[in-house]
Amino acid sequence: MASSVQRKRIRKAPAARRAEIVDAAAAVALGEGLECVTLQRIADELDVRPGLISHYFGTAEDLVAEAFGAATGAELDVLLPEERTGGTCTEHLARFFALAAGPEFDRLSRLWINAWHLRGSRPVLNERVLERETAWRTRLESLVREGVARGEFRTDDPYVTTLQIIVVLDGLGAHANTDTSYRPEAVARMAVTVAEQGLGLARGALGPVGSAASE
Amino acid sequence: MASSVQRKRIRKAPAARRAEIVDAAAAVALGEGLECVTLQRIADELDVRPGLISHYFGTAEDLVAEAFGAATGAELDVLLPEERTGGTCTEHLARFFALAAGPEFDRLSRLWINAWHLRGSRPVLNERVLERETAWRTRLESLVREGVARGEFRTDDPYVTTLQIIVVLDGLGAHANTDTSYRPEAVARMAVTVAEQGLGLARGALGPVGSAASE
DNA sequence: GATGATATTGAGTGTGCCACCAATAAGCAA
DNA sequence: TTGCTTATTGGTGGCACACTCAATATCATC
Repeated sequence: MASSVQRKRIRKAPAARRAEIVDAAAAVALGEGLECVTLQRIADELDVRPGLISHYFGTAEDLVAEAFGAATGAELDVLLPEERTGGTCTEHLARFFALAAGPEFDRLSRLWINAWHLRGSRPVLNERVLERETAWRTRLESLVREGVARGEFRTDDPYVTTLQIIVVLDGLGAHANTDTSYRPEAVARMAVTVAEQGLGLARGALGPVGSAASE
Repeated sequence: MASSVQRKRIRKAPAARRAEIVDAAAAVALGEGLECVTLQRIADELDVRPGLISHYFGTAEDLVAEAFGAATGAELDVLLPEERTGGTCTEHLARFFALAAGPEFDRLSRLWINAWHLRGSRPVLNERVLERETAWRTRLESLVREGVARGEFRTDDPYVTTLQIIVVLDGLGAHANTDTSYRPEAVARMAVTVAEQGLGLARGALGPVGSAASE
């Protein structure tokens, strides 16, 4: 005789409710994967009925795409802020790599892997993935370009260098789960190394170099 | 009144039937993803009843893991044969990179992405993934080591160099789907470049260098 | 305090999947 | 041919999910 007592309804402004749903969905996506972003799951999370989620998102896939977009968008602003107030480009880039080595970034990597796979079967999500890919790339590329303009960096092709950094980051992220295996510094530092070489920086300019070094 | 006429039964030797099932599952996994490897789907593929698949694989997850293992194992033998009869290590490695640039490798990359993601929720699959990861790594590493022994390659740490190559391959593979975007040669050739640099080889030793080059 | 717009519920439909089990027939061996 | 092993079937139950829709309660507005 638990709950047939007619639920208490809490009515919220559409915009607020929608934001609430998206936030919950993004958290679930980041923590448990995009396939756990179901009407039922998110409804439970917010203690409402599944029908309510349907009311805001015509299709479950829309919600999934929105969850992915929200999660990756928020992380992007943390890692590569649009407005760079103080500090040199080198410092900003170094900060980026420092954060990219942290555990929070691993969760993000997992989400990307998740989305890359699901993209094949979900057109709406796929569009969101493509959008976010260019967002991340352009954000990083603009940092590189500004560094070049300021004379901090030196590269033949900022676009190519940006892509090279991203490829390495993705490659490292792919194994984010396999943290049981020992990862040598020369591997863990690959992204930094590629950046330093590609941007004409001194070794160690973008991140600390440990004792035993490669090459 | 189509098919209530009692199906014709075709009885096969257990080993043969099992192999048939695994092959079909591997094909589906490679072509449509591991989540399409269901009892029903594979049964349809072979024109048998789902119960039969259950008879050979106690759990659906076992079948999925087996499908992944079969697919990646077969590809490994094609790309990096255990027995290297003729040719130098350099030639074998160059051949590997040539194949790794082909469309067939993209399908394999997708499968890996797929498995990386699913590993979290499927212990049996996870075990298979770990096993295959070391299989690929050791196979590549042994090629590197033999090259070093023969004096073809030169590296401080074969293990590290191997990992670096794999990281780049994974990074490139992550974007295997996004073939709409233009990929500059300096990016497409990254794996080869990392290998050439890490193994002390001349530029172009492991793959053709196009007209416009980077750095 | 009454009223109307609508956010929210509850209930129901349909699908796809895994897992279990008893009955059946295919093919090998005696 | 006969008998036996077992590969294969058919059917059942249960779970989780997406989607629909009429009914209802809530809040803002007057």
